[in-house]
Amino acid sequence: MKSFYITTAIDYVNGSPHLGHAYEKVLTDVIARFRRQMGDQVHFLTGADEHGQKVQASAKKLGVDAQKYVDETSAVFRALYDRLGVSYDDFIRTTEPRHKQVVRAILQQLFDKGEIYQAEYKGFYSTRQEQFLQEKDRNPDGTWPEIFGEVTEIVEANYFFKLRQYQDWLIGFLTENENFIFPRFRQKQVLEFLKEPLNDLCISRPKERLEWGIPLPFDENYVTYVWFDALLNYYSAVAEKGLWPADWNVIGKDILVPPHAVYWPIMLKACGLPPPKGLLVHGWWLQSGAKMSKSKGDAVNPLELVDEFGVDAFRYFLIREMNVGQDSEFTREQFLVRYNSELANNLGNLVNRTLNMTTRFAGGVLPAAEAAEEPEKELRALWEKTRDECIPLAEGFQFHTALERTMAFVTATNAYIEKRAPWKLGKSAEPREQALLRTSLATMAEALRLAVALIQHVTPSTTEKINGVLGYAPGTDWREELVWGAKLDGAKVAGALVLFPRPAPAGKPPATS
RNA sequence: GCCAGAGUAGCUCAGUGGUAGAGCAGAGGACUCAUAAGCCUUUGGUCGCCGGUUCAAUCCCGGCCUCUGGCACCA
Repeated sequence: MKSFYITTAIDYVNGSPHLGHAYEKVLTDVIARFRRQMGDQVHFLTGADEHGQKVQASAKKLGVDAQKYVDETSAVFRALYDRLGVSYDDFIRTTEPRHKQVVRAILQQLFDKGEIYQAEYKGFYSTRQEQFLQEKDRNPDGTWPEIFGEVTEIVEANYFFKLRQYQDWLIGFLTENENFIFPRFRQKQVLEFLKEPLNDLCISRPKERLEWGIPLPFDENYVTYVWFDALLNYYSAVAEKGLWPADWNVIGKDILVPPHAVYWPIMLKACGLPPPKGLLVHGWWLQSGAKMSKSKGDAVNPLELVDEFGVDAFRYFLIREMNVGQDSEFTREQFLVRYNSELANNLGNLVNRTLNMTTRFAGGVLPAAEAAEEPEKELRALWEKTRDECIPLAEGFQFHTALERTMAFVTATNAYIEKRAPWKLGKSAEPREQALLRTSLATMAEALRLAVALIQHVTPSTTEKINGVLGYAPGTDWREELVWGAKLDGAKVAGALVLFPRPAPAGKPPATS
């Protein structure tokens, strides 16, 4: 069995989870579920980044222990992912001993190898903001903005990682591995970035300024800062399982350059470890109309849609609407369009009318198909085409297109029903018409079963519910489940099921005032 | 400024060197198993602008315009 290790970025838990956090986990989950269906041995890692200045400050402000603070905030993120049906196998927290151990071991190893050295850094420091400033922070006239308060030039000793000496290696690696970063155009951006010489990477903070971190093993007066802590989670979580390298590190475009595309491969190289096999870089959800929506009383926080319309509707929208790698607009209006036309009217209604007709015309037991005439042959041919297109699409992360194709098949199934008009056949006692009735009921149910099997990784609970009302227990071999057959013969179906109730009034957001 | 992405029907987006596509919205119709759903038909676009290559460009090349994002070690 092929092993498949995939990770999300770990979230910085100083704040509340938002749409961007949710999307990345759902996207990764869809990939993980798809790979499992394809037969891979999947290991899916997500987690939380829990160290750093902001966490330390927030905890202090609340007067609680930093560990207690992250225990709570981290749990909020994790609860959201559980709610969204994210099927992670492991949730790593950077404050866990298993992580700290690995980070310290690697830092020591690199220090021993001479990859880390101490040097003095001179710069302008803002006491109020507790940070060093850059030239670009200055006002045009050379003064410092008000928010920084008093700015002084200070000198501080710190530890640096020899990033620079790996620059040529990295350029060579990226040139040879054109598909390291998905989508490809992102890789070009990285190579552009690498045209400028890199500086070595400062990896420490003195404990007087930051104590909430992992102490450097070779100098306990410092903690390690950000990247040697956070990035290493992908490795530390599986160091003992022998799963490294990851097949994909899934990240947002904001943390590609330089952290994941530059620091991360170089850190691994310096440790003698292989880089991940790929970086999957997704875009952002834009909410330019958010303010306007707020004034109209619409849901401001997209996550509220989960409570209102259900997990699968939310997952479906995220995957259907976003072309992986690009940005997308998130609006409640667009969500409702997808929800109403695709989930409620097209798929949901197909479920309900199938159950109703089977109950009314066949006593709730699905008959066997008897004839395969043109309409049946056409639908089946379209199914085979759809399935054969969707699998490669999903393999290439083109889930939005795959969903579109699947919905087109559902539409064709609805059209098939119109063509056969079982409600007319049901009124006839003619043997031929009765046979056609049985065939049409069997055909629509089989088409429905196949369609929801094909979107199972996007809408797992919906698929499960529909299988349930069809009286069907799917087998373990997903590819086998996608074969048009007679799996539902004799199945006892439920009377009715409204899966995606239309919000009232139709098409309009409910008034909240 | 540099780099990248995007500019195609009212909206969201596909797409190909050879007379432009889908979904939604709009219009009309037949039906009734169904979530006032579904089905059929249909209106609608000089494919950002200007040049070039080509027998032929929305798709290739050059220039320009507009929008979005990035431009590091947040030391």
